[in-house]
Amino acid sequence: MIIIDYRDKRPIYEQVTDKLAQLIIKGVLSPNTKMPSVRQLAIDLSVNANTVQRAYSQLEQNGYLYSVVGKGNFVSEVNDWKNQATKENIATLRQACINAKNCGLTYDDVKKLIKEVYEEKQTS
Amino acid sequence: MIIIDYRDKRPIYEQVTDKLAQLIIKGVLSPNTKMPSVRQLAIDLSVNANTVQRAYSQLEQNGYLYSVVGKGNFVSEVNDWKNQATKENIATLRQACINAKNCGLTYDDVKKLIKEVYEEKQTS
DNA sequence: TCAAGTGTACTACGAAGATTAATACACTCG
DNA sequence: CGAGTGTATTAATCTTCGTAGTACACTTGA
Repeated sequence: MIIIDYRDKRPIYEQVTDKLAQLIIKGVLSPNTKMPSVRQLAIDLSVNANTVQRAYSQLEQNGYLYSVVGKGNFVSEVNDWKNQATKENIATLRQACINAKNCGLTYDDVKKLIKEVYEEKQTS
Repeated sequence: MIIIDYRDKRPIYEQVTDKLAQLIIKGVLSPNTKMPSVRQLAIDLSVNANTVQRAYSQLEQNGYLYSVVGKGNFVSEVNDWKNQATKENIATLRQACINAKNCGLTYDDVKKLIKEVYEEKQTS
């Protein structure tokens, strides 16, 4: 299910984190599903248990998982991670806006910018 | 004029870069002023010449300085660095806006956010 | 109760990157 | 030409980061 790409320069825990997050976002792993244990997944991927632990820990911080000591890790409700992601995006957007204001951009400048973005069809 | 703080965890070249940038932004160093030579400033600060060179190099990249081989480094015109800083702010603002759009924020949500920012008195 | 399975905390090692230093080169100008 | 300037290259040192090893704490079922 998960394949580690050793040509990828990013650390393993980050690759695992991203791929699991994708599976959750796409709904392949539905809420309250029990994740494989850190040790089991570590064996499957041939990595250290702490590496998986770190990935799980990140996913928990981002609201994708919740963990119960002695029982395991489970997929969170959709709203949990959706709200989390939205909050962070709002925070960074606000900061970017403040910076723009401080460097002299006017209210109209910024309004024009966001209008452009929202009129584009494709975004990435 | 410049004091290096060794309790500061940031690298020396970054401290020097920031403090010189502040002096330029505040107008203490006006356009076309000749900066101290890399070797001279290195002696004054008791650091290696390359460290100063790196700071100058960064300042040049950000449009604060221009250098002439064999002659020295000089403070740029105000518009040079102002435009540069503005460009970067616009780029990050646009990206933040795209992310917000992708995570489901509506056009009105974003408009409301920037309105708030521009109605605030103090910003940092 | 205990043993197996679970998450977690702590420490340490190794590699990779960042920072600084040493040195040599190229240019300007008197 | 020589002193002063910026710049390129290389090397040494330092710091950070990713990963691994190990021990601890909890849950559950036999």
